[in-house]
Amino acid sequence: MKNKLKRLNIDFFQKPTLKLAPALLGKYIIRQFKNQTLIGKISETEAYYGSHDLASHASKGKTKRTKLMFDQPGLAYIYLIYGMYYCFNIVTEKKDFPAAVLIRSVEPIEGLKTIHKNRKLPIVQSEKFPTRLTNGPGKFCQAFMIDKKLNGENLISSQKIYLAQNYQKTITSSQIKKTKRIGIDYAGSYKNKLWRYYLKDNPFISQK
DNA sequence: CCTGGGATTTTCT
DNA sequence: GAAAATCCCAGGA
Repeated sequence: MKNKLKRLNIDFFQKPTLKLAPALLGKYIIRQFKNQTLIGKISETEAYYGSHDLASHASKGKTKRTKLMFDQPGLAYIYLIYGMYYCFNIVTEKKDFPAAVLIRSVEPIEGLKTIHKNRKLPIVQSEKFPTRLTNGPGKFCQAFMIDKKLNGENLISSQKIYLAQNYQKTITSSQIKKTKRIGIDYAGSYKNKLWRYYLKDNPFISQK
């Protein structure tokens, strides 16, 4: 698997956020941890775009937490949510324009055993509902050992976490569904933006 | 099938 | 002090 994958470079991440979020679908996230390699295929993303986007952390301005959203494209922005889970984002747009893409779900491709172990689900559950392993932003981070320590990591040069693609498997726009974002009811008119994208034929989705 | 509540801690008001 | 880009489980229909 891994030898068919080619690492994504800065050119890929410099796309406009609303183009990059769907373009990330079908791409691979590779997590290197000691001698272990975990690979996931991205199946669901959400865009957070600009200071005016009331769903975005950046709508509150530049703070200690959100300053990475104002940084250069291709960095990892990771934060703790509800005191318990992490969310992994890819910073987009040029410096000083706050935007990012949240990775909401992946399909596990390699390292299944470790992914199972990290998620700590009862065996009955993971056998009956295998998609529950990685079908949500918090679940994905738990499964792939992503936490605050990787905040600010440069995905273009990092050895710990990076993105790649398989040129033999491309995604067309007909395979992508656009919907409203999840969990942002407070965002006024921005809650209706169709800035969530997922692969129609992929079962690893947080919800339809 | 669906609904509601609890867990837990950082961040910003 | 309240809210949060979530997840899991229990309970009822």
